[in-house]
Amino acid sequence: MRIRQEETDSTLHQGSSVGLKDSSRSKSKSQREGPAVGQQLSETEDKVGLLKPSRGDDGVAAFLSGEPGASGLAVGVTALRESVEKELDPHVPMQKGDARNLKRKKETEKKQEPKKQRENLLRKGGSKKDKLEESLGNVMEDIGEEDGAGEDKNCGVRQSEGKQGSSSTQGKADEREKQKGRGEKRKKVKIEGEEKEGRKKIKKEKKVEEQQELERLGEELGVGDAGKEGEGGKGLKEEEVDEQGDKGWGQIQSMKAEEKEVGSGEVLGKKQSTKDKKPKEKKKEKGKKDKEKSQEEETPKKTQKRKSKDEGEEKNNKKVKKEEKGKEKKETENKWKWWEEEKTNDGVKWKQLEHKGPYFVPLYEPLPDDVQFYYDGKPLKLSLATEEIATFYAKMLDHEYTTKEIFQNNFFNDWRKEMTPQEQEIIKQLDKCDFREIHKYFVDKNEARKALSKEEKQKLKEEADKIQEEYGYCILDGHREKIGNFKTEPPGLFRGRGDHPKMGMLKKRIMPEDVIINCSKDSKIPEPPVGHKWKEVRFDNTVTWLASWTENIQNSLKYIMLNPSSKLKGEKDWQKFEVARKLKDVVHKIRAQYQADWKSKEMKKRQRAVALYFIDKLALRAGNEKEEGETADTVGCCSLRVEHIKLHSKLDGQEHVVEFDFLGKDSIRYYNKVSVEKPVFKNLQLFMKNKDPGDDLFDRLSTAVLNKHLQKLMNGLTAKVFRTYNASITLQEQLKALTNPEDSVAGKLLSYNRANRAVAILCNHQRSTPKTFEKSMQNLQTKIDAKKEQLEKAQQELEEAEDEFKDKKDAKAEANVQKKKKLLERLKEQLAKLNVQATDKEENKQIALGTSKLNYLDPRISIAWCKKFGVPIEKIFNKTQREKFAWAIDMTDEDFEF
DNA sequence: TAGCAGACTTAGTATCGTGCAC
DNA sequence: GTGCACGATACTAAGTCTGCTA
Repeated sequence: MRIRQEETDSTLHQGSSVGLKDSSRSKSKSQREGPAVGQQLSETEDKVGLLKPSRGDDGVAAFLSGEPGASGLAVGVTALRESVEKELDPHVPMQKGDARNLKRKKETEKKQEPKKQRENLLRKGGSKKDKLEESLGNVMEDIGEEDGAGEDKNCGVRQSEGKQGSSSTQGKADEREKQKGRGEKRKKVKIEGEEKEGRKKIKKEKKVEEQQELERLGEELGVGDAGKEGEGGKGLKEEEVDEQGDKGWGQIQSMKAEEKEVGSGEVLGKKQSTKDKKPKEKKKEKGKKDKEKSQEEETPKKTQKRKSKDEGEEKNNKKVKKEEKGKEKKETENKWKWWEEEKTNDGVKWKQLEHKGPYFVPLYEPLPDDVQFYYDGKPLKLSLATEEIATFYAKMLDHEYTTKEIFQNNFFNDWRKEMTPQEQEIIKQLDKCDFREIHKYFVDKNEARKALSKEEKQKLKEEADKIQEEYGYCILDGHREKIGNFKTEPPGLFRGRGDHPKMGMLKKRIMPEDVIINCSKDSKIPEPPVGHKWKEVRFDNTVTWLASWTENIQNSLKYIMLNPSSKLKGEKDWQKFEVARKLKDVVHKIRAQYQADWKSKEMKKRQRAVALYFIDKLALRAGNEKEEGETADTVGCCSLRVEHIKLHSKLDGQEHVVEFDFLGKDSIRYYNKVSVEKPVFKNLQLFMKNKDPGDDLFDRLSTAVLNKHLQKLMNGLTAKVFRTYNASITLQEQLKALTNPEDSVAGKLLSYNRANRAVAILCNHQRSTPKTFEKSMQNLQTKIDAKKEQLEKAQQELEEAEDEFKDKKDAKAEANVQKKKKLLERLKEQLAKLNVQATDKEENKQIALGTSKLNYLDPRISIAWCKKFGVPIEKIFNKTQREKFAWAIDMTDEDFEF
């Protein structure tokens, strides 16, 4: 099942038909294809009995009930409430909103009309017109009602609408009429200089007004700041005051408990860990012996025959493996232990950097003469450049991308730009183009490559290795370091994810003239390919990249950088986890503060506090602003819109439930229903008041504002750190809760994977179910059934042997009983292993564990766990991961605590 | 101070390579 | 020997965050 929301609304004209899923920003989520993934994940979570991260969802009463007399405030506070509400009115001018909405308007104006029309069709039904009118009415009402300076009190779109004055407002209303159904707020109004001026004025007036309002409120409330307000709870709205006792938070308490636990130094299975520590080779050999033995017992003759036949081969394999192991060991020994060196903090990343520059992908090879392109049924010989681009499309013919209208249009537009005038004259419609023969040519070529002999394949591999050897390494401060991506990206068609407006556009070939080289002055400067020159050669040791170029789709920079196993990457990684560990010490204070800010008199603070709560509790991404129309419509926390959440006072037996449904990074759907604290719920109601579905939920917040605030709370703290912190702490907690020291290694690995999975669920790391999943599950089940049969048979044989021993009472019969017993035990173990495998597979089908393992989980937690419970590190980190985490493997002992 | 470019991390998918069953 | 399954690796898109500039 595909989780990503990626189909377009396009009309299909080629290839297989696909289910149409709505992509428009406003269309109801229920109309989209695909089940509620979040729900599925939750189900999985429940099924596997995962312990949910205990970051204290309960016990807020302790925090909130510390507000003396709060409940008494329910009576006679109406007037005060109104004034507070007024201050908190979402229509008060905002910081982010001013700029963002202005920008949006500009972008809206820039948008092409056809696109708008297409979008119109996708927006939520015809009632939009009424809604717009109603909304306009409300705005005008608000302006009139609030005060005479209502125009200044309105923000974002409304603000600009309001300040046009009556005649202008009429004009805007007319225009709205024309644009009815176009949807949401990103529309109409001029936004030139006068708006900027207006904005400045608004801000100034807002400041004065806010100050006056705060002063007035301060007098009425008898408080001076939000903190005090939080303590006393006076002056709050009834609904905000009566929350105590309703539901708990208790994070502070739970954190304290956590710390206590950590401090107590409880070590699970310590005995086991030292006892079980065996070299990998020994274990492996033992496993092999067991296997051989087991086979021997099952079918002795057959196995022995095969054994003798395979002996030579096995010896060879062993030799190769031994050699490889030796090589790896040697490499590990030679590994630069940069983590043992003294660190500098002067921004200088290297002193020496020498490399060969990027490896350029081979130039285009023309198609053979007998492979034709057809236009309108007739063969047409294309110019070289046109032909090359045609092959990009032809290669993708069986890919879903080519069924999408946006992809087709973008491709065709870009393709036509590269055509000769004569070709342009002929090729005018994509649906008259026939790429099938070209497609077949590449399919056959691919097949032929696969069918190459072993020797030929080996030859190709050697050539690739040679390139890797030449271009894949650099010298950094006297050490040979592996480069991550040493090849330039080949030309092709852009494959944006989700509903990317630029998918299908032509990604141009990177030439040496596009490339900037970065190296040290005194190094051997890489030679550009013959007949070419570099765009620039730079000697900047404050950055880590070796080469860069600007790609033509997004006009952004691409870099050649080092491999994750390198010093530069490893050091950064280590630092990242250290910052996250530092957060552990202050997180309870931060939580206490944002809880207090839920009741702040400043809208901005409330929004910041609620957003931070989401980032902390749900591990949401920060959610930077994005340029509309340039990328797929995805959001993070700060960029959530009203349409992305639904509020339920009660749902499925829970109170104050927020239902999230939005597309996050890579257009992966985030769907979750979360019961939140009452103040959060009330705040969300407030933030959503009088807003359209397309309006920003946190209209006075941006990632910059949030991160600036976080920076003040802890040096180096940004929104992203919460994800790292919560992922790592969750892993540590889950490992503690799930690991049974008495379990076999397989059992412990299942626990590890479950802990890892809890993190992946928290971070919403999804994958599409592997195509072969059902089949491989069936195969596994067949194996399990067969093993069960064997087990039954062995049980029977054991009983027979025991009977025989009872009769004969001789040594031979006794030995036979022992043999049968051992066999039975082994089969039981094998069956258990298969069952574990099946459970793991099922639980993992939609969840990607790799991303969290690689990026969010402090490797030291895993390594300490391995050491403590006698699990070989190779079982949880493969070779690449071990290289990446070499620093952690070297420095961690079993007592490490995150 | 907003806006932007640059630098870097995080992310899912495509492809490759290896081991295993038949 | 062949084909399949699956883990490893390659690839590159899409995020976050910082620091400079007007």
